[in-house]
Amino acid sequence: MGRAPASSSSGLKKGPWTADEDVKLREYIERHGAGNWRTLPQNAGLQRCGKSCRLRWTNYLRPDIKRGRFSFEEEEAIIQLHSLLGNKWSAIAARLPGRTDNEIKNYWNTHIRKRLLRMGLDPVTHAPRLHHLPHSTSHLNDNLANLLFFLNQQQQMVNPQLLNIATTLLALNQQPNQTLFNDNSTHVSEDEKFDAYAPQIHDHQFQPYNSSSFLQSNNQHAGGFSTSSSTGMDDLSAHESWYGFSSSNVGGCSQMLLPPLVHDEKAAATSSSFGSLNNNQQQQQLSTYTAATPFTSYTSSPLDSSYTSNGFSTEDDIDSILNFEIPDLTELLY
DNA sequence: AACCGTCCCAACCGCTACTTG
DNA sequence: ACAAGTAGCGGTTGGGACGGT
Repeated sequence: MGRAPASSSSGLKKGPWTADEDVKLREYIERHGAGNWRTLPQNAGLQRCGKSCRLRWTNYLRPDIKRGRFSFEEEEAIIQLHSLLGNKWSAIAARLPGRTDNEIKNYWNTHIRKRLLRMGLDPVTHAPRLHHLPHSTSHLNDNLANLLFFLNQQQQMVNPQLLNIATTLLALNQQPNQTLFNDNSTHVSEDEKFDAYAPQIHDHQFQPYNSSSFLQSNNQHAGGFSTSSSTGMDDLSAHESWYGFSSSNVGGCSQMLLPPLVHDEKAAATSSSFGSLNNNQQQQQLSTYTAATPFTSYTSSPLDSSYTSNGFSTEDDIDSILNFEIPDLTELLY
């Protein structure tokens, strides 16, 4: 694993770190503290550049790093945070004690991204990937696909949750040997737990479309969303019906936010170019892009008083909406 | 046993943001 | 205000591990 031993033209070593190098770096930092990475390698007797030392320390040697598999709760948190922050791996890592941005980024790319794709969700937008769903062969899938097509055409008029549920059902139904309620629980992988968990949450969360309750609650807490023409609010106004559903708790799982559909190119472009925006722009985008995956849940609504007409005012606002609890999976899986 | 393809992740690269003078 | 140095971040790479044939 890792890279082949190499050395740069400046004589500095590159590639995987040896145990001896780790000891030198760790002992030096324990004695003198981290920082001044430019001079650290020379002082510590390492033939490495400061950048390499910093990365080794922050990604591997730091004593507070939690190693090992990501728990279900951690994965859930990562998906939630990614839906809010995009590929802001350092920001996500800051909210997951013991995990590094590099670790989370790798885990996202190798595990979670694939899982979302399997579920028929776009890993960038967290939206249903209607264009990418495979053609079905069963009558059930045909019917679901037809329903999806119809709902998609009428999405301004129908409950977006229904559209999301249908999409996920179709995606799950496309998977061979997909068992939603697996009796043979002896060897359930984390991936399988996720796949099994998704439809359960959908069942809990499905509820009649009620845009008025949404608007009322937000008017109470944050004065509601304005209809000003400021950047970002046009998107929100356009999606007013899209966001408008009840925020009441159902079965211990509170409301979910549904992302824009992939074929909404404006929204898709918005999310894909998220990283190129400045902080203010990003915070404005967050107000129109609070998309969680369908199987996530909050105990505090992301649309509560933390939200203003201009989106998040501070990172604390993001923290406040991330104070969610994860239902006990054992009741669902065992 | 040998080969091949895929997965995984540590480490690197290049860019941007921040700090300092 | 500006330039140079430094730190941090996100995307990408590459090679060992592993499973299938």
